[in-house]
Amino acid sequence: MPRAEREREMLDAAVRVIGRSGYQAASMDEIAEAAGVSKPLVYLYLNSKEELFTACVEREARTLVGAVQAGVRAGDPPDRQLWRGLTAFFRYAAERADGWQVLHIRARTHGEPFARLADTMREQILALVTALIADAARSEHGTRDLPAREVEGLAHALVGAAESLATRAGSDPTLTPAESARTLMAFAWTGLEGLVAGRRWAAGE
Amino acid sequence: MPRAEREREMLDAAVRVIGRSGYQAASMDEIAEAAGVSKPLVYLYLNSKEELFTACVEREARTLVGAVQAGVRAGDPPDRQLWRGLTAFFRYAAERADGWQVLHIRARTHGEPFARLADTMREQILALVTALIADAARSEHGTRDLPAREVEGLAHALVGAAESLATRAGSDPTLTPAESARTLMAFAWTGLEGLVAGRRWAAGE
Amino acid sequence: MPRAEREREMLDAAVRVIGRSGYQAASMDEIAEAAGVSKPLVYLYLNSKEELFTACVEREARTLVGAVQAGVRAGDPPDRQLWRGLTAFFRYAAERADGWQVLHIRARTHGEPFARLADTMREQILALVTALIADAARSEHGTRDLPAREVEGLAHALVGAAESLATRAGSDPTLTPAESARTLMAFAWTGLEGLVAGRRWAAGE
Amino acid sequence: MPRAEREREMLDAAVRVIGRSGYQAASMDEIAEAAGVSKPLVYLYLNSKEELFTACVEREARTLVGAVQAGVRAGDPPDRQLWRGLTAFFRYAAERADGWQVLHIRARTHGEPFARLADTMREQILALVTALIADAARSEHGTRDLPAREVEGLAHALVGAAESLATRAGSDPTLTPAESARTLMAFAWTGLEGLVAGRRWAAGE
DNA sequence: GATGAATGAGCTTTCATTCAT
DNA sequence: AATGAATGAAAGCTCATTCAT
Repeated sequence: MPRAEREREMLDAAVRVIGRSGYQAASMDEIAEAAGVSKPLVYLYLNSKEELFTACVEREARTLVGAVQAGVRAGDPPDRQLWRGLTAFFRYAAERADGWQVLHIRARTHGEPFARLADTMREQILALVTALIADAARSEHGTRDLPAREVEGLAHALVGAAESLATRAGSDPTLTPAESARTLMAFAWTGLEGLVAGRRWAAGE
Repeated sequence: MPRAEREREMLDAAVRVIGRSGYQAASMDEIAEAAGVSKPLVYLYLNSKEELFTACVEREARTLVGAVQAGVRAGDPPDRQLWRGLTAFFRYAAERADGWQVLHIRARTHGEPFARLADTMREQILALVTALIADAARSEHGTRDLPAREVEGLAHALVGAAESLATRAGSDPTLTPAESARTLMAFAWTGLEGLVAGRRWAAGE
Repeated sequence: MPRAEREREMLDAAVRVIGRSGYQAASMDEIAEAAGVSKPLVYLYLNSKEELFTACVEREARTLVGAVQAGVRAGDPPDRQLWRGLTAFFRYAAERADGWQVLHIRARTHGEPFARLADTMREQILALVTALIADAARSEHGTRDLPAREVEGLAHALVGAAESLATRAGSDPTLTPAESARTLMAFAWTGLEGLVAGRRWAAGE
Repeated sequence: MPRAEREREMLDAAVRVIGRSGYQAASMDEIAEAAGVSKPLVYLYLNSKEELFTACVEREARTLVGAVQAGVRAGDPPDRQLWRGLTAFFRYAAERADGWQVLHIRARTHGEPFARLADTMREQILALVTALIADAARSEHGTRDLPAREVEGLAHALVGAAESLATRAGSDPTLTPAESARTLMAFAWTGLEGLVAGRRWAAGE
């Protein structure tokens, strides 16, 4: 079997095993066995456990960001962009459940080399969402009355909500990507429209 | 030093160490040293690494749920309940950063015994929020036009948004609990009010 | 068993095993078994294979240099100093055959950390011998007609000869330290006296 | 490229690599790469790491012994024979530094198969030197008053001295083979002449 | 109540060696 | 004649856990 293909299978196996048991708990023995090869071969191709994991995270991050960016089409109206981005995201999380685990749970759990990678990916998504919200505010309003700091907060909230719904969908197979996206659009877009339109909850404290 | 107090100090140390380095990376040696006692004493009191971690998770979960429940006062109007619950939550995450790490990151990263505990805690919070949203819909509307499944989805979204904002606050010390709560209320409550009032985003797909 | 004693026994075992099979060939398992303890204990006390070996080399070097220095008494006439130094050296090599192997063969065979240590030891011995020869030349002659570079060469030759005779004695148990010392004195001192007295072989090339 | 030549290049590479890093530290990968061929080819020609090393040691031993024997011309007077033998030896050690390392350090460091080979070579040299010394004694004296055992000891001393000076020359490039040979002749021949002439150091102990 | 001393089990990594082509 | 692909075996090291005191 040619090297490139074997390597891909190893990454598949690693994502599967690490996604399920975590980085530390996954032993190289286990990963090699899941890939159907011997351990030395894994080392020959991927060099070390750390590099192997890095390669997994990078590949999954590229896949996810790519899918979301492909969904968000610059010309569309903001709500449609968001809707399609979310759908792409939930679809990724459903179809590559182990990959999503690797990105969302496993990578963020381990010091420097991995957490930074996962953060970079998350920040790319956050930037997308931030731009979207700012855009919506501007297009609705003529001028943006939402300060950057607040927009960023909203983006964080939105991304966190999406992550949470993806996790929920992971444990309830009847929840389709479309339904999760609909739920989140209902929650988020209605609120954002309101905000943009000047409706705002006033603290009673 | 009386046993109860020593035990508390051990848990403090364990939460600190595990919160920072993770369950697997934290060695019993390290924890014992951080607690200022010898390793056998840790075993005498807490029996095993697993039980020690379980005790940490349980204590932190009790603390967090307690704080949130104390905030949510049954008689208050729904928005005020939510506001106070969120404030309590962000305050906990800020004041006991290591504890929050243990609950949010560390516990969910390790098989069965711990993930289940963390889930239980999360579900208590979710139940609280779900009830709150249903309540708001009912009080505003007379009848709830929001089906249970959707309310649950909204609750998940809200909780995920809160978690994300807590993480954000963790890496930007200028973000106070109140500001995080305000951001989330702006995001969530405006939308919820809209939903309840029948405003709803219509999918274009 | 108290730590200090155990540690000494570990070093004994390590010197024995490494002296016989060499640094690389000696496994930590083997050394631990020879010391009658478990491998983790060896690591607990000596930290790593490298540090363990370093400790061996240092201890043996100290022992050997100490023995030789104790033999060479500053007040004695040079030939007597040399004779006693050599006797002490051959006695060490005979009594601690494994230690001698460690210093002479094993340590010089491995990069930087160890070779340097062994070299340092050898240089201490060389310095001693160099001083002795220079001294002999001076005392015999009033003035030294032997240039430093040549004296150094002679010292190297003498030390090499001693090492070679020690190795020979190692494989022929009937050779006592005294006999080796006598052989070398016969070889070296007669020549040195001759050199000092101006007798010198003239190259025919 | 014809097999014989390829094989020679492999041995060259092996001597180079093993001479510098040692037998164990040198990996077959490294040697194959240094030889500019693939690993299986090394196995095809040399069968195993052990046989490869054996071939190296044998070749270098043959080269060294051959060079020394070519120097020692049977008809010459003993001192001239020794002088030329030493010069040949130091020249070999300087010109084939890696080969000398292999013989002197690497081969003697590893069990049975190699140490024996190196010993055989050393014994050939020792026999040469022993014969030379006995010869000198006889020719000077009519009858040899030096017992065989002592002559052997002197030969060991002389060879050890030569080895030590070769090592010294290895770390100081200004030392030419001729100078090393001169130093050793000064040291050894003056003494041997004295011995033969009946001058002898009398132990004071 | 508290600890110094000790270990079984397991993990990552490396390397000599061999097929199939 | 030559190699890319693959592996069995073993080594260094760590850690949760337990006695004996």
